[in-house]
Amino acid sequence: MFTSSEENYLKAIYHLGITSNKGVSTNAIAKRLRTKASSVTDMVKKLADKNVLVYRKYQGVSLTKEGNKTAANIIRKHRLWEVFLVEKLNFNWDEVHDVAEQLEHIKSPKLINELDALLGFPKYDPHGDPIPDNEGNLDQIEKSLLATLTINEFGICVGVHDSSSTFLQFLDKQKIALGQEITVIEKEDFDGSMTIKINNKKISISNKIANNLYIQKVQNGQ
Amino acid sequence: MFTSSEENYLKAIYHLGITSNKGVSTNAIAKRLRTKASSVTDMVKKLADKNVLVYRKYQGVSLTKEGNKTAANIIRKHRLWEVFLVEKLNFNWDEVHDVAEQLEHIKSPKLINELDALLGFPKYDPHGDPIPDNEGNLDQIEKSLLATLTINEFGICVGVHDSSSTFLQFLDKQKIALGQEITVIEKEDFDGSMTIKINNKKISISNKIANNLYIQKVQNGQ
DNA sequence: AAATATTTTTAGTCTTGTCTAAAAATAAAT
DNA sequence: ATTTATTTTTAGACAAGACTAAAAATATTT
Ligand SMILES: [Mn+2]
Ligand SMILES: [Mn+2]
Ligand SMILES: [Mn+2]
Ligand SMILES: [Mn+2]
Repeated sequence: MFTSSEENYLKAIYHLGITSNKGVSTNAIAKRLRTKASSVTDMVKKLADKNVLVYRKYQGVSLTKEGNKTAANIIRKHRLWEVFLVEKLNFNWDEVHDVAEQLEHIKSPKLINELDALLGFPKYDPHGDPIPDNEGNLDQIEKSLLATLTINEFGICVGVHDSSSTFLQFLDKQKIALGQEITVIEKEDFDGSMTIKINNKKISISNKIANNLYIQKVQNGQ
Repeated sequence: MFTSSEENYLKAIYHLGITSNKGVSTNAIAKRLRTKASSVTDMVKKLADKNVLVYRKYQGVSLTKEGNKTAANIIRKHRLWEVFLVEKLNFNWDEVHDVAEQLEHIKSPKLINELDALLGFPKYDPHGDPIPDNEGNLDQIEKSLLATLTINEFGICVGVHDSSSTFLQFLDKQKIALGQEITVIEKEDFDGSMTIKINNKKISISNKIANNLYIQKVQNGQ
């Protein structure tokens, strides 16, 4: 079907296409895949021939319906494997990404369906990212960056924006994990840092941290 | 470290080297990997440069200590994944090989060690083949081809020589599985077929079948 | 031992995916 | 509206891994 390299391009374009409604630029793809723009142009032509994306010279690319589904399926595999590594193989959430990058390219529909079942059909991966279903649909929950909350607002920590291992290890050190309740106590105008209550303790976090934590606001406020 | 292609060559040479004490021939490798002799020559030179095998023109190749260990490690991964697929993901023993061929190339020491633990440190794969330990050692049990047993000899079915899906599916149909006791009732000189007792039933099997089933003879005969 | 057959190697080509350097198109600045 | 800067594409090259066809070495027959 598709080579690992082709799959990586599709995945990159999928992720970059979520934000922008315009075509995804050659340079953006090159940057994300740590490759050169010229390589991207070559590959993009090949993928256009395979009808998974449309490409207009100098105008960037966008995935077709089929390309979108293919990309979502790779992401589905990536995230399911991440759940497996954490839930079954005692990996920490900062250790899973690189291995999942390899496992996502394994070809076997039965494998991934059975894995899904073994894990109890999880809806989110260890970083709080939604797992697409077999059709490529994923349910988007209402979540906000912690930095956007105002004083006294609170909610559940449901995801990370940056999932680099340095950030995740930092969160481990601060005992911040998904599922925990976070309340905004104070916000500093000067540097955007805030004091939050978590685990019944007050801690201070920088603006950069607050901009990388997703919170699901609690509706029926107490 | 090694590419998937290099790993497949090492594995092939390992398997072919077990029987012969001489160098493994270019043609034998080509046949096993369904490639051409000229391709083998190229690759074999590259692997010799990497010190995993010794190559003398026209004399075939043999693995070095390091090559042997590398090959055994790939086989360890292959067989552990096969156990995983059968034990955890409801695969039948005739469905696992092709997926394991892909999974064996995933690079992550932690992954394979944790998988080993999850499975309870199995010693044999679903086809009765031994799983090498981390050092590449594997315990060889005493086993004989069913065809070599004489009348009234009996033992436990512990492995298959041919693990093609057609053969495995045939065994399923005949309700022959690993772990079952088999007793030789009768042998026909004419075609080498035999009548055996299994599951308290007598069935007749051809010489070809008997030459592909491994039996561990029971010592303390009853 | 010479002739024939088989195996193995060499030489040259191809595809995939990458790269650099230069040319062309588009965007931003004056 | 030009000029300048940035982005994108083209052209040409390279490494990995495979292939075909031909040459060379080894094995087998006669
Ligand atoms: Mn990931
Ligand atoms: Mn993730
Ligand atoms: Mn196998
Ligand atoms: Mn096996």
